[in-house]
Amino acid sequence: MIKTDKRADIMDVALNLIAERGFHDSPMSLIAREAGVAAGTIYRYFESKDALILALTRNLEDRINETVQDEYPAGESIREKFLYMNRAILKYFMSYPRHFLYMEQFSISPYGISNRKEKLLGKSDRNKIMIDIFERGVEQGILKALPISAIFALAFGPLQTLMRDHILGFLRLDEATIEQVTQACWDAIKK
Amino acid sequence: MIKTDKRADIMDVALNLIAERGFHDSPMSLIAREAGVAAGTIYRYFESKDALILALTRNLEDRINETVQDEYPAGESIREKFLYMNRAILKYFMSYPRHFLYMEQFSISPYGISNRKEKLLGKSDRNKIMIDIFERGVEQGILKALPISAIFALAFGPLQTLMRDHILGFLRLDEATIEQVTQACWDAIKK
Amino acid sequence: MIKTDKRADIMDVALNLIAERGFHDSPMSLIAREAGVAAGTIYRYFESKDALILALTRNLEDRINETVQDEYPAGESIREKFLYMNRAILKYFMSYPRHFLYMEQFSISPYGISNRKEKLLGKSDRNKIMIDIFERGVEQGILKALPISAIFALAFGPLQTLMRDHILGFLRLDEATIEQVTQACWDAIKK
Amino acid sequence: MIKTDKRADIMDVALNLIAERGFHDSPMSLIAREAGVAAGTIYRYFESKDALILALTRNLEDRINETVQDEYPAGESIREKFLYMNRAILKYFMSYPRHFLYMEQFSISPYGISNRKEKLLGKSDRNKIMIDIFERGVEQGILKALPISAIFALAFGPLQTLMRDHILGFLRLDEATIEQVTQACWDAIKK
DNA sequence: CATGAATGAGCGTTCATTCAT
DNA sequence: TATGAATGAACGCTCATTCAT
Repeated sequence: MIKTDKRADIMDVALNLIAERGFHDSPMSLIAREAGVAAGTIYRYFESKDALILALTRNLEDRINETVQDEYPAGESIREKFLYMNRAILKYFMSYPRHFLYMEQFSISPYGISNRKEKLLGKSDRNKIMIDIFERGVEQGILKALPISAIFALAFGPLQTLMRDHILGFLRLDEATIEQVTQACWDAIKK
Repeated sequence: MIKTDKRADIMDVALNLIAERGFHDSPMSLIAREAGVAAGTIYRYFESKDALILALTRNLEDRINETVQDEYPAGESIREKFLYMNRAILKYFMSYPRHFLYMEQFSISPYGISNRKEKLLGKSDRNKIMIDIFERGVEQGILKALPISAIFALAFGPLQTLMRDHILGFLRLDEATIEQVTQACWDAIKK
Repeated sequence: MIKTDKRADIMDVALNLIAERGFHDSPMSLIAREAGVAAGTIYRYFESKDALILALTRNLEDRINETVQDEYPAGESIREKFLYMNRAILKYFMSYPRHFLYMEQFSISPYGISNRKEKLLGKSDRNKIMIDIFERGVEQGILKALPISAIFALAFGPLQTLMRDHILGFLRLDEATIEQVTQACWDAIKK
Repeated sequence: MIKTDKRADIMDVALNLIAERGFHDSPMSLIAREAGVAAGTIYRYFESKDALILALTRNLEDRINETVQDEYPAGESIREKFLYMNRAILKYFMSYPRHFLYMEQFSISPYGISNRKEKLLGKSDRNKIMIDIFERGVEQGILKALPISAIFALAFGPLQTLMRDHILGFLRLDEATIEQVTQACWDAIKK
């Protein structure tokens, strides 16, 4: 695989454009112009627009996973682990709102669907951790006796709505609110 | 006189196509073909693609509102009202999964953003009810002391993830699970 | 040929629309709507849009010819005849500016070209008179020894520019100015 | 780098097509085909059809102005200046009959109207010269005491009719006729 | 005779992708 | 490697015309 600065530039520009304008209003020619390369150059690094999007998404997922895994309180209680993760995700997206907007665009696209399929079949690292927490929590009777994907929905579903409102300016997510909301998510899943 | 069933056919086809492929991968020519009419015919019923989408969305929102308002337990406690509404939304979308997928496409589109703004400013009927429940609940100390939009996120955010998983076949939403999940959402918002 | 009020209504509406918006911005559907008939109805009276335009033009030419022939000073000098005709044309178009605008649209269209060809081959009444005046004038040595079509251009060419400026509001054509301009046209062609 | 000759090819083809068929019967696809390029290629050189038309018109006006200004007899009498200009315009269009037909199409289009407004407000170079001759002529009592736009109509109105007849083959504009006609235009405006 | 819903070719324009340089 | 001019299929939309009622 080719690796240069240009590749990173292209991905960065594409991420920002897609986050703000969506996939279909982010033509390759615009991505190229903003990245300071010729249109044809993108095709040296990515086979197609689809391939660029896929690479972008994988990249983003990796970054988010890294953030979450960093300082992960391995030795703490399930509750602590959950609160940490929930907070970490929220704060990550507050730091990188474009990443959130991008992932939202992605999640409902055809790519997003098949991506999600893979996820729930339990391949990626992030999911390993989550399933681990949630499965363990259910087993130990700490969490409600629900399918993992339902627990997942209760735990992280609200974050998506919250982030959207925050980014659109409908809601101010300060430290206190984050704490309350995170705790509320815990209330939803704990037995 | 305009025959309403051709108009309905077009809307129905458009809804299904957009739900499955998104706005940009549902060209007017395809909608026309699937609806069994010529491309130009759509424009007798809808001024533009935007107008079609708007009509479609309004229509769907009305149907969902009707469903929710139907048998609404006006005299019951806030908890009962909430559980009823949560269940009603879930069941509606389980009956009409395409409507869910459509609304998801819509929610992140530019139309969806401004629509959401209106919602939070409290114009539509459905929202009046919701804000009414939530505001009252917070005032009475039954719900957590959080901004309405945060309560909203905790209450309905999980449904979106749940529905997606259900539709994709990752999760079977039977009566018992619905009940548990709905209760869990209540746990998230109740004081 | 079918003859009713509707036919006249359609022609009237078409004339006004075309004068103001041009041929291509005057769709049959609009003509129909403004004339208070259904789109298909126009085709009872005119085989096609082209046929409508042709009929409209012939009709207009007839009206102009009638106006000019009316009160034509048959017994007067060539100069008087010419001044009369020049004034009559100018005044007709000042009364019916839409007719002028229509004819201008028409004159440069493909229809207009072939129409003009017929004209100069000397079939229509108006032309008979004009050619008569001009040919006689040249023969008698009253007018310059130029080809008839050149005399024609000198005599009536200015009127077109004048009318355009008048209608667009660039020039006020009052009685005195009309008199001066008409006289100037005579200066151009007289020996 | 943009190759100027493709741009020139497109303009040339567009000019010829529009001159012969009018704006609305000269689709971009046809212009492209005749210019030997793909439809999309035109849009590398012109932002839109309107932009192409604008460029074409400006280009033509510049060429005509250059022709007229070239060898302009600055030191001569008003009469000489006028005769020179009149002849120059006539000869230019005889050399480039398509340019005449194009300008005629243009003059009655919406673009043409606003263009004419600008002209009469005296912005363009050509008009500066003309207004200069005509205003000076009227002031000095050499020309008839008429509004400038009326003088303009008398001076150049005949040329339009003349050119049309010449191009359509109804009139042979040889040197002698040009001289006579030009002199006749002077007779129309001189006191 | 009149209607107006329906047609579908054609319009101006966009954009992912290719390829000669 | 990098370029960017060129491509052409596809898009949203218009409108002259037809035809079942």
